[in-house]
Amino acid sequence: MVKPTVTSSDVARVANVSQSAVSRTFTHGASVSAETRQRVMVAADELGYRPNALARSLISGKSGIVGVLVAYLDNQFYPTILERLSRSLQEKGFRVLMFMTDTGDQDVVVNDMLQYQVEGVVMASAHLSSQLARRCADNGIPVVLFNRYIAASPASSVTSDNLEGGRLVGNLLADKGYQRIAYIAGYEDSSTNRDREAGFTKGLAERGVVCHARTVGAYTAEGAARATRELFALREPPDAIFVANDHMAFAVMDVVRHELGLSIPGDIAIVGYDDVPQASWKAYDLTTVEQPSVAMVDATVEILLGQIEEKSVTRRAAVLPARLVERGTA
Amino acid sequence: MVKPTVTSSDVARVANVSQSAVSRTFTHGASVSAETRQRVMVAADELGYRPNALARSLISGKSGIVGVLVAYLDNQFYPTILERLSRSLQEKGFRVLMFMTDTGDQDVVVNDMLQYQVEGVVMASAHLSSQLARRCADNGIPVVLFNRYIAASPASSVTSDNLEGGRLVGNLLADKGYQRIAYIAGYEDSSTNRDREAGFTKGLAERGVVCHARTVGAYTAEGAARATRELFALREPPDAIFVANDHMAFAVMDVVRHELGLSIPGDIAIVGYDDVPQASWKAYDLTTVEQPSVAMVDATVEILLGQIEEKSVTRRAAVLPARLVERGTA
DNA sequence: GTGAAAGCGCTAACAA
DNA sequence: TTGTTAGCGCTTTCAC
Repeated sequence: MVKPTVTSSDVARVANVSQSAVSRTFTHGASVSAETRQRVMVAADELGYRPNALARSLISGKSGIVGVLVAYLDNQFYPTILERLSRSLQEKGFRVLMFMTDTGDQDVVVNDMLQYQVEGVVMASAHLSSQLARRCADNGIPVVLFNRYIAASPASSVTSDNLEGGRLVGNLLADKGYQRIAYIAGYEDSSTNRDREAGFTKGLAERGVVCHARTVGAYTAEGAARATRELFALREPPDAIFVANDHMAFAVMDVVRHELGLSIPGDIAIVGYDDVPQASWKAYDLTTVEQPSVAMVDATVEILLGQIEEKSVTRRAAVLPARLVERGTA
Repeated sequence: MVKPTVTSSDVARVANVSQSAVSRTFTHGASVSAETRQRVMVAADELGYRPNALARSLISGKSGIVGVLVAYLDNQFYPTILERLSRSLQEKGFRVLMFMTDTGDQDVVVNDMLQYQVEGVVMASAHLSSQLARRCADNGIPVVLFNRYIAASPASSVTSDNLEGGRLVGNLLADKGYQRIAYIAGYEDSSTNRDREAGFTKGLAERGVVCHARTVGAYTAEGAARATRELFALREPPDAIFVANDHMAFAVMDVVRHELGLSIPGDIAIVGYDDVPQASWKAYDLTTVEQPSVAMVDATVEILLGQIEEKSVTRRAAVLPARLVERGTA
């Protein structure tokens, strides 16, 4: 039993009012008398009327849609963010058009978002060509890069203070007296990796220590496992490792414990970054740096909706404080 | 530098063709001469033209949007699914309008989806009033319930064979000779919980065993921790626990090991359900039942797009095979 | 193959 | 407050 589409004109006919009266009844902040509204609502209920948001968007020029671009969800940091972001945007009256993206199809995806008239875009994709954001900005659509930034870009960004977070880890490991402190890098081209590493190096330097060794995990579990094995194949293996994010740190810990048979933190200290939910699970109990996900999402939404409202696409960069969370792995 | 919106008429003017010619050029499978197409494309490129998908949807009656409803993303099963589902739908030319939902606002959310003219809906929300699916079906919009079903509903469903999966676990634990086998339930009202438990009970019964004890974790980590403590407060604590999903099983294992100081599987066996990525992480190495997420997503997409295409909303139920994955916790 | 014209369902002036 | 009117940007007959 499929009802034929019922339009505002149908409702108008039944309610014995003009079509615009129906429109007004369903438009927030329009002036309708109580009586008209009443009649319209009755008719609408009877017919099962539901305004067509697409038609509305077409004429109002506001789609009420925000595009969200994500690269992968296996790193638990992103589902957490996606959930919060989604809820927040919904509360504010926006819908989320979500896209998963690989390196290859970003152009297609951004094009799609623009065709659907998104009013704003959040990009939480690791690999991200800098022109994409520009394409959006050129169309007057504000973009917020989440957990990453691109220097020469009109896109706003929200990050935590990765430089400071890295520094805190550098200080911590040096202060604890570790002798051979290593770093497992994330994806080399990412701003998070650059900043965390730079901060880390600085934090060590402040204590007169230099990084003992460095391998690359590229933000994947498999990469991290490989990077760990490389470190332990060295003549002088590390006694502490700073891993560029928690997602990799778990893989590192698994290799260290179950493949190399070492104990944490007895034989080797591990520190991660992000403070994803699993970091506090007792099986890992990972010392890490918290990214303030709630504050980061709040900032994202604030910047985005602010720019949507005032129709200005200016670059804003929010950098939120990072906090060391000391648990049992260092 | 915000470009004013450029429409097909603008392109037509520059290309010296009619507006319909422009439309045809951008409509798949319309007839345009090579020359016209060429001229249109040049003009479109020059102006930075991009068809307005909303206007297109309005007239064609096809939005190309699928609504996806999710309850929470902290159970890693769902991010995994969401990612696959999203990618698959994108490949097939659909966009995903994603909604997070709590128990309270489902009506609002479904209403919103319908207003945005979604062509189909996937619901992966645990708590789900049965009338929601009906509302969609009444509007001729196919609905697929993912990982759950509602008997008296026009909505299709895709699940794994939870009954069989539970049975396998019952058999396994009985065969391994455990004496006091307990069950930690998920959310009582969910079809997954009902089926897994029923299968489990049957699997035990086949070996002449009855379930020793039962508590409820309600599919949350905290609930599972509580449920575990309850079990171990019994005069006769269990020597094996079947936990209704992996997400809870991790919490159970953490309590068992780090709070109760017991070893797994030495002192107690644990079996989960889902086979989420973390189940294979060495820190847990969880024996569990695999839900074939790829096949489940494929079935979901197939059912949904099938019904969208043939405009028929008939109930289909796909039940995919579950498989026992034996690891180190039993 | 092409252009003219109609209209998808709605909002937003404008007059009344 | 209300109805009338004019589109939003597009697809799709329909003649040519």
